[in-house]
Amino acid sequence: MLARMPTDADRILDVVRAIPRGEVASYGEVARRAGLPRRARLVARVLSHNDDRALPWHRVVRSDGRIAFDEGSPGWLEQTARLRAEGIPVVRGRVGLPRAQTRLDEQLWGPAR
DNA sequence: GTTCTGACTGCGA
DNA sequence: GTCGCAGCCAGAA
Repeated sequence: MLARMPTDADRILDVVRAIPRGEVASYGEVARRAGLPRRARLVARVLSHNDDRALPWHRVVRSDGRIAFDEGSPGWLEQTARLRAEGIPVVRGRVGLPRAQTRLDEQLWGPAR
């Protein structure tokens, strides 16, 4: 059968699913890993349209470690709740893992990549 | 085909 | 640490 080429969205979703529990990644990081540098906004769009409850979209935050939603918004509340449920502290709208993104690179895809 | 919009990013102040 | 701004790019209207 046809091994159809994965769409950009497919690759983005794959990368998001690959984020280990208890870790987070930035939109830009996800985009780069999906082979789409400078496409962070596309990642955001894909996530906003995604309807897969199993997708760990809450592990995707902005480059500064903040949650992309406005503080107190429904999405913000859900994301913080999900993160805390995984043991990721959220303080004042920021994930409590200052070095998560750096370590993520090694843990997720290996030091040689 | 053109314009608008956006769950972003990096940089300087 | 926070704020404003310009850049970037694809999808939707």
